[in-house]
Amino acid sequence: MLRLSKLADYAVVVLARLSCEGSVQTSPGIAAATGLPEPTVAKVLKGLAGGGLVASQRGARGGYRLTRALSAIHVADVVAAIDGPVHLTACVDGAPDRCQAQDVCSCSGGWDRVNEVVMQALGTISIADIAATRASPSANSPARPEPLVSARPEPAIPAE
Amino acid sequence: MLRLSKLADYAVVVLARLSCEGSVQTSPGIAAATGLPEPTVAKVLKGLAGGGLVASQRGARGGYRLTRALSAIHVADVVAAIDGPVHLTACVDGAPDRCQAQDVCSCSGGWDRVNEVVMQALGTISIADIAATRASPSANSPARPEPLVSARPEPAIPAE
DNA sequence: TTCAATCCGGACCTCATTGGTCCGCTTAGG
DNA sequence: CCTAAGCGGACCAATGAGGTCCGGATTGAA
Repeated sequence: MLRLSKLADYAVVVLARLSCEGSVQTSPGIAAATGLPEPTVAKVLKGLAGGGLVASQRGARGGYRLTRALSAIHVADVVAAIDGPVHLTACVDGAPDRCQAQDVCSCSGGWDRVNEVVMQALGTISIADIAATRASPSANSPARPEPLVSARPEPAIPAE
Repeated sequence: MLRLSKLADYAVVVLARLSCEGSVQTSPGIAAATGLPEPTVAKVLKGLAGGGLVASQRGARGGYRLTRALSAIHVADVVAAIDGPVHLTACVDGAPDRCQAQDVCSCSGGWDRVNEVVMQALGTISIADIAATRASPSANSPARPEPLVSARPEPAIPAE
């Protein structure tokens, strides 16, 4: 149905909360602040740490910390960190399961471009853009109903 | 994992086959030509007909026929016809299940823009573009690696 | 008129993927 | 030395998609 996972959704919430304080925050603390269950928050944080979007501090007084400003983190980064590389269909190059009708299927290779375009679209929007729509304790852009895809010089798409 | 359904994938194959002959073709005939199981092809065709992308002819000697050239059908149209309206997350306006942490969630409304950008990206690529990558019996657009979001002639998206 | 081919609209079942939870281990600070 | 916190994995459950089948309606041909 062309939906991305809830974990990615939660990741944005966690990221936004992480940017509120600015200091190191623990999983239980973020869970309490966001209302999400702690194990889920921990899983999200783990994925985010694996993607390099947050840094972890082990041991007592440990926690997580943003490695980058929200405006420097794009949706594509979060999706790649949480859900892994994006493959819209099985026909995309690199997908584990190739479509079995590949010989009679005229779509081989064609979905790659679709995949790439979607990834690019996801790379044009930062987490700050999403979070700024409602509450922005640090940022102060109330709500920018931009037409779409403004000038966005960054290429993004770390391509896993 | 940000994937669209296999049915949408099959739909492109069916559409491509439908454009080969140009005349009315039956579900079993398309199934035989594409190698896909007949019931699945029938389901895809039904969805496509519901979206207005193909016209159905009932009764004996009936079948399906393209209502438009492949170059005039975009990926967004197929996805909308097969999978219904696109909701990347539960936070998107119009999604049946609202995120329960909406009050503490700072993403409300923010995903709408992401959703729209992805839909636009899907609207920039036609089925002819996908099918042209390998075989293009009627269409002849080789491959346009457009940057992103070109002019959008049709609104499409019949909303379920 | 009758028959057969074909689409139509469901219901139904099965299975993969995701969401969510828990456990023990390791690390680091008091 | 003990506690707080992250780490890594396994584990279970439920939602949804994929796929199949049925009876009914419609239309062209015999």
